[in-house]
Amino acid sequence: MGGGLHGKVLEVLGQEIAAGTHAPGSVLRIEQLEERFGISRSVAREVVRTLASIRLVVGRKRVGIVVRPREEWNSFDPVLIRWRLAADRSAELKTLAELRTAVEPVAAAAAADRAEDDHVARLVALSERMVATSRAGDLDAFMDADVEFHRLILTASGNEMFAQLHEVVEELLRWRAGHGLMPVHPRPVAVRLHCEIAECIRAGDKVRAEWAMRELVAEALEGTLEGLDS
Amino acid sequence: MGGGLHGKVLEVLGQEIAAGTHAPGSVLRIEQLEERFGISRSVAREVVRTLASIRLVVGRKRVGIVVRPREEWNSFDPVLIRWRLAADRSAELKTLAELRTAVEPVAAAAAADRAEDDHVARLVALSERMVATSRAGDLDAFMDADVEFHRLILTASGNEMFAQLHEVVEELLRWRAGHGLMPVHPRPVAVRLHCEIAECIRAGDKVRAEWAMRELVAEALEGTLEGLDS
DNA sequence: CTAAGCAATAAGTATGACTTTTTGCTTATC
DNA sequence: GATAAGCAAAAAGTCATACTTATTGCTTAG
Repeated sequence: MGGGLHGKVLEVLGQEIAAGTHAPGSVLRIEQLEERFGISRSVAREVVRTLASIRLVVGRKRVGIVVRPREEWNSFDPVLIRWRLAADRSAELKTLAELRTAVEPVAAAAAADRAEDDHVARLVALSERMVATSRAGDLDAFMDADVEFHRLILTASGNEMFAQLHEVVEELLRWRAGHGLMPVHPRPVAVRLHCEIAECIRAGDKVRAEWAMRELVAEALEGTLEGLDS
Repeated sequence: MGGGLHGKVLEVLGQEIAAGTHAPGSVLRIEQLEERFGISRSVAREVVRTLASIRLVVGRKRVGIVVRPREEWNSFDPVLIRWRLAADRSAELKTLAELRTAVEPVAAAAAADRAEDDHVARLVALSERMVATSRAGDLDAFMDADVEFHRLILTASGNEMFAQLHEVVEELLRWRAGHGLMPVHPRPVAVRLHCEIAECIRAGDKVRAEWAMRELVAEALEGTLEGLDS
């Protein structure tokens, strides 16, 4: 990531803390970091500042850099999400899948209210594309359309916080596919729901858009939790 | 906040960017910041690192510190939420209220599944306290119980991301109360719903817990949106 | 008119000195 | 002996300066 020295060191330290290598309450010291990574004071301090911004640590005078308890970490930070996926993929995916379940139906309802014509057109086109690629058995193209479909709904919701979760949804979708649990043809019911959602958003039908999306994510959550057992 | 120099400068710069004083695409320069705030290079750089971690800016060699487009900002960062509340309270409250609407029902369902005995007991006690304080017309005590009630459900959901949103919910609840739109006695239907939610979670009834919470937050969202007009 | 090379620029890194706050210990007082 | 005042060490925080690296726009050669 952040090409320079800062990025490299941050990546290592961040993953270690996320993985629990440094237990909450334990302390790091700037000088210690300088020696360990062979870096200057400035880089060490900037890394610590970044970790502090993610609320993984807090610096205290005369004490050191203290690792904060997990429940205080900023779990929504994309960087931390990545580190946690690396540390304990199952647990993090479960958390993210549940979050998605909560957000996407409401986002769909909001999109039905507020989506612009441009968004609606692309949404309908994507749902048609999903039908076609599904029939053809082109799983890669189907996945790309699926990802774009959900990204678009989150964006069209007009809620910046919803929109930002598109990376989370993409991670979930691609993980499920990459995990090979997907049949050669996507489930017909899922394809139909996508079409219904697009149509409801086009028609401005909040209630049914939300309901259809709830069906969809409920099924997806179930599938994800099953996949996590194996 | 971060008592030192770093904290002060960060607060000012962050609020400026959040408020749009520095348009996306515009560039700041480290040296410029040193002069403006009378700070050393290290402090200026550490402030920039923190802003970069919130994804408000990105540093480019031979260019400067570039303000990123709004949609790339990390809107879930508590610090940024605070800055946005200061910059455009209405817009941010609307966004947060919608997020709450999405999350709390699913959190309630999860809590019905996973809440520990300790949590359940406190939840029931709090719902009873809300009945009592409501009858007595003790709005302050009612609000405290209300805040704690929702915090507890988010925590009991067992989902770290849900749990972290308790600050958001608290902000929404207190804003609505502080805005004086609350009648002398809280709405009886709201009080009843709190009791029902507590009872459903105790009984492990996911479906009804989620439904009751959905009723509750729907009403709250409506009230909040009305309040935002005035 | 394109491509190669060059120089200026600003972030990034390194180093060392100095300041401030906290904390644990020591000592004086009741 | 318990409590409070004062002292000293430790580590983060701040400052100033010098040096490195990558990028970009311009200039020049083919």
